[in-house]
Amino acid sequence: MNTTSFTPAEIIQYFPQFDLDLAEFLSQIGESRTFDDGDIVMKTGQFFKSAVLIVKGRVKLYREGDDGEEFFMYYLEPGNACALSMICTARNQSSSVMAVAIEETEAILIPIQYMDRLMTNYKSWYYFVIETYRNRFEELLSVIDNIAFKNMDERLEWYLKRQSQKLGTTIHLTHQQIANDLNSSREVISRLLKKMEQDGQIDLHRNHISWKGI
Amino acid sequence: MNTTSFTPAEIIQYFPQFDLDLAEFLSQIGESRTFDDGDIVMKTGQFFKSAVLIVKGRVKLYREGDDGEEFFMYYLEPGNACALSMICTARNQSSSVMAVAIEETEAILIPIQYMDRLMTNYKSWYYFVIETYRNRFEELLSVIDNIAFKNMDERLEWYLKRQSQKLGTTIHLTHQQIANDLNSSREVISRLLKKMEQDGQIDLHRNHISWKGI
DNA sequence: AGACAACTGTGACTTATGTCATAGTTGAAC
DNA sequence: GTTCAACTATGACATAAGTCACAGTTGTCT
Repeated sequence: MNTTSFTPAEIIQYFPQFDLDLAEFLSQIGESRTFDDGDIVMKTGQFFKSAVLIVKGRVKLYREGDDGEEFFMYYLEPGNACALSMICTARNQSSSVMAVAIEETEAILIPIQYMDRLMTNYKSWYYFVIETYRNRFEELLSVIDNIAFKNMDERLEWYLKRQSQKLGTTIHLTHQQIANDLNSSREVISRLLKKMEQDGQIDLHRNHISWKGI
Repeated sequence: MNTTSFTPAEIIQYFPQFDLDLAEFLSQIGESRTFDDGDIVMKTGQFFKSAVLIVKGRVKLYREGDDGEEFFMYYLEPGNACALSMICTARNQSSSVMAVAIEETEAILIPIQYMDRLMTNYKSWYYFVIETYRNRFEELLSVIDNIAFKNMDERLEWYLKRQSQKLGTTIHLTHQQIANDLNSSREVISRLLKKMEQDGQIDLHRNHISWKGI
């Protein structure tokens, strides 16, 4: 973990929709931070003191069940911000969303006390926040769609499709990891994957899956 | 549908967190609108031209599946605003959330072109919007928890608990309506309800259920 | 009172998913 | 190249939930 900061030019490179004066202000108040693969970026229920903007790497967000089950929601990528970190300022909720870096990740931390000022003084920040909320809201609605209306075979297909869109057509996940993300069991996933392979949608290998884009 | 408007005093009565100058501005630009029981208040995928603030009554929000299945998300009550109506300005998405009045409902419509001005000029509006997003976000997370991690018996219990909190301990719903809201089938719900009655959690009657608060 | 539609109850069966047991496969480390 | 842990495959069975069939109940209308 280091505590350098970003230049306005770097900030605009990652967040091209920001105005220059916003980038300059963020450069002054933002703090750079690095997370290693596996580091916990955030966890609701804890007190937030900063909004998190992702500059490099990738962060996985998942919901935790009462018995430690996990359920994958979405990834945060460079150019994204964590909507939850913007929301969960004060309220000390026990709802638990975990955010874990799955690569080496760099982020800009914006201390929470600047939020009001950013919001009222910088229109491009305001648009960014609204856009962030909107995207995450819609992402959550898609997640609900899938678990509410779809069977596991369709959910698995949707999951792999999303993974390949984000991480490329070679999906480096074991059946067990996929089962965890979908809150299912390894055997079920193995069987459904085998069926997808027979249908020509994927190729199965040890430790990875090739999505054939059907 | 009428098109009168609200006085600042009325607005503050329903939204006590608003500053007086905000209430005055909303009084000028807001339009009052009434929905009857069963009227569609909104539906994403359509173009929004107003944010919706609920003043009286109750609006049910549910997600629609591809084959017309429905899935209950939450209710909007007086003092609430529809987060989606604030989000879905431009983008013409096919994601479909339906909002239907389940009682006679009154709302203030705020034309979308005032959003920026409200956001930057009225701090109490900005807080209200953030709070609205936050609440809905957390509500959606709870919904995900339940369908991702829980079996139908627990989901039904959670559902009835929420209903009784919002609508009182006498829940005026048929088994079929509950099954629709949970995207299940009537027989399954009937059986689980019977079991809950045997466990002393509820009393079953024709067309309604008494929640005994356990 | 009689009739009817809507609601509720329940057994029998099917399907999707989860669990258990066990065996085969593969890549990495030594 | 041997060994071992992790990964994958698969049959057998268990459980949750959905479906079908049909019967019983209740409120409402006339």
